[in-house]
Amino acid sequence: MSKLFNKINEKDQKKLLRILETSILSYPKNTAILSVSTENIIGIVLEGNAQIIRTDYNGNRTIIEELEEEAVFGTAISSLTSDECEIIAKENTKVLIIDYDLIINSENTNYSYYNQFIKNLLAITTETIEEKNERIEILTKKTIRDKLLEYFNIYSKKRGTKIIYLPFSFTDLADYLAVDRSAMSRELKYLKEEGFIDTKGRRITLLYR
Amino acid sequence: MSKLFNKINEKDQKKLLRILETSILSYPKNTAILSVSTENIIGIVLEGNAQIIRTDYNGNRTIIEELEEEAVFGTAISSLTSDECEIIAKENTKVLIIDYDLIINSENTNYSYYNQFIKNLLAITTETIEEKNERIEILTKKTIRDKLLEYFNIYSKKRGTKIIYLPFSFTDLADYLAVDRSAMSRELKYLKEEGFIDTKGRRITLLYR
DNA sequence: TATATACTGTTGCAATTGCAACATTATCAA
DNA sequence: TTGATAATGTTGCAATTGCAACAGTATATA
Repeated sequence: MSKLFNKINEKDQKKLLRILETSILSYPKNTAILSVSTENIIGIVLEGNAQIIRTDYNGNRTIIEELEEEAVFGTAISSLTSDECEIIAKENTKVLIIDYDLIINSENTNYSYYNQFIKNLLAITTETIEEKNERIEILTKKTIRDKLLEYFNIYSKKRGTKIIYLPFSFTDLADYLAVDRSAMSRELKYLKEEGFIDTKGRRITLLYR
Repeated sequence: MSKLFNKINEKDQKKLLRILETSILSYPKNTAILSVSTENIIGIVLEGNAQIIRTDYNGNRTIIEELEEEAVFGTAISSLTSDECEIIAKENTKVLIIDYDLIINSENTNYSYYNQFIKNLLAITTETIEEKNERIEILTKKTIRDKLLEYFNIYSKKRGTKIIYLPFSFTDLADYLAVDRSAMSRELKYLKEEGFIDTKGRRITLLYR
């Protein structure tokens, strides 16, 4: 199942789910998952996928995070405290919900599977920080071109390939990079004209180095 | 001491430090702390303070993080994997170093203080994510003005005051916001002229709302 | 299949920004 | 104290970007 239950056998997983009073909830496509801001929870995407989206007073939309299957999110992990944030299911999505306070304040410290669970959670938060840092690395670039190239490089380095399949639309990519979509589109055109990249639909091929 | 040792008594702290093979290192002002990129460690600032700084191939400098006293940093927490990163002591700084792999792979799961330690680490990473999200919230604003105002608002909300004492220089603030220093300076001037803020040295007073 | 809706590509133009260069002030270290 | 170094403030100008508006294409849904 999820990384969250790494090194915990099925029996213990079930005990854990009981101790932590978990629940499984389903959401149809394009609906909001939870009124998250009010509750202090951790969620795991069991099926489907979702996006954490922030819309500020100017109407600027930003994708905070992509939640694929097995992704872990939550008030504690994803900073959903601001009421401008919502999680939208992009497909029919099934989610496992755990009360965060119960996790932290639990006195079950003598169960080894409970301690393993906390360790797993730590591994996930550590990874999340890594991702946030990547995002920051991209956002601190000053030009659209540099942001795009940084995005490409990170993707390419991670998967060891020069062919990038965008996990979302170009519209979403612009939101992720926090730039104007049409300006980004223009920059992609220049990159193509100058022979740095090649695109077909959402597949981008890096032609440099 | 640090949050890292929350709810762990002194005796157990000492045991923990022994188990984790910690060491305490001192660094003079303006020197680099560790060749961090190679080692997988967690560090705690015991005295002094430092900055995590990234300089990319363009020579653009970015402050990744401010490390005040008690701050926790590390390859796992701060994404110091990239070799463009360095930690610079801004004063004479004393640092406690722990081997991260020892923390994670330790089999001391039956010591309650060890489990508490992991929980504390989890609390810290969770907080770090919160901070990263704030930074991202700022960086996704499109104009320098909006970035400044977002920075002010977050600071102001956190401390419940309309008077901001910059924790670093304006030069550093520009790096933090990932904008040109002189352009930021110009924008601050406009904000003053329009009566939104007042500044004296590194003290900024918010005059709106 | 038809039709609405979302996504993509393009471009002119105005606004914002980065860059460079310089003067001034503050801070640090010998 | 003094000289060096870093931080700050200012401005013109060119480059980059956001915005708006529109057309064409793809995708979803009744």
